[in-house]
Amino acid sequence: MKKTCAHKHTEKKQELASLTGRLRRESRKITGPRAAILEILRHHPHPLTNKEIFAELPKGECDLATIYRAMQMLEKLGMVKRFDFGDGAARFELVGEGDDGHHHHLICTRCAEVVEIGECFPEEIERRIARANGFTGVTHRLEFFGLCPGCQK
Amino acid sequence: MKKTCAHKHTEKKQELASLTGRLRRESRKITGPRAAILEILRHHPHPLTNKEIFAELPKGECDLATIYRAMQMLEKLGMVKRFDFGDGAARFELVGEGDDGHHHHLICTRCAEVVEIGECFPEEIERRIARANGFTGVTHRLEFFGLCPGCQK
DNA sequence: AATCAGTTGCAAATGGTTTGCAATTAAAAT
DNA sequence: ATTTTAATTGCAAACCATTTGCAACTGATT
Repeated sequence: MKKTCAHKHTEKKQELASLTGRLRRESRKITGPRAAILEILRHHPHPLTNKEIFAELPKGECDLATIYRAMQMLEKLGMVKRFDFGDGAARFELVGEGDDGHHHHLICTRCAEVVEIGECFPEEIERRIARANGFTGVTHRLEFFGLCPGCQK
Repeated sequence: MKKTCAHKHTEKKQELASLTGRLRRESRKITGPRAAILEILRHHPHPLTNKEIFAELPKGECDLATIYRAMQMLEKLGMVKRFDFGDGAARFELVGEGDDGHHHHLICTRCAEVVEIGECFPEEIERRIARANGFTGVTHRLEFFGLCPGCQK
C-alpha cells in the first residue's frame, strides 16, 4: 500500500517505519501477523480488544493466540498501551515514540462509544496522595462512563 | 477515615441489622451463607475478592458459586460496591445505607497493600468533560498504583 | 545456502465468573 | 405448628478471556 499524495499518508508511513524499526532494534522479527496487527492498530483511533483485532484480520491471517502474544510483547516494549474498561477484555492502543500513552477515555455504557479525553487527574494532588502515604512511583488508571448523546432517550 | 474503640463496635452491630433489614425489605432471605458473607465484609476495611471471602469462611460453610451470586445480588441492591484493581478479580466492599460507596484506592503494585483514598476527581472538571461531549450521567473509575513504603528498596 | 533464535498454530490448560437443575430452606400463609 | 411457595444452595458443567507447551516454521544473520 503506497500512496504518495496526502500528508496523512506520509505520516502513517513514517509511523509504520518507526514501529518496525523499533521491533528490529529489539531483535524482534517483522512477521506477517505482526505487520498486519500493526497496520490495524495504526488505522484505529480507539483501543481495540484482541478479539476485535482478530476480527479485522483477513480470515486465517493469524491465530488469536499470536495476537495475545504480540500485544504482550508490544506492551513490554512500550509500543502499545493497555486499557481496562472494566468489561473483562483488555484493550490496546498504539503509542507514539517517546510518548508513554497515558490518557483517559469517556465510554458510553450503552453503545460502548469511546471518546478520548484530554484531562488528567491533577498532578499535584496525586503527588500529595503519594507523599501522604509514603508511596513512590504513583500513577493512576482513570476512565469515565456515561450516556452518549445518541443513547439518551 | 479511622475511628477506633467502642463506638466502632456499636456502629458495626447497627450495620448488620440495617443490612439484614434491607435484604428483608427486598424479599431476600437471610440465609446462613449470606449472614456469614455479610459478617466477613463488615469486619474488613478493604475490598475483598470472592475467593478471599471464600477463604475466610469456615470450610464448607458455603459454595464459591453462592458467594458470586450473593455479591451480584448485593451489588444490584447497592449494598456492596464493586472495585476493579486490574488484576482480573473483582473486589467488593460494603456500602453504608444512603451512601453510594464511591471512592478510590492506592494499591501497592508489589505487595498489593491497599489504602483508601479520600480525594476524588474534581467534580467540575468531570462536568466539563460530560458537557463538552454531550454525555449525561457521567461517573468515573479511578485507582492509584505505586510502591508502598515497605516495598521500596 | 546454512544456521539459529525468535515465532507461529494448534490444542490443551488456566482462572475468574456464570448457569442449569434438582434438592433444600427461610418466610409467608394456613 | 404445619403447609405452602418462592427464593436459595450445592454441584458440576459451561463460558470467556488469556496463557502455555510444543513441534513445525521463518525472518534475519552469517
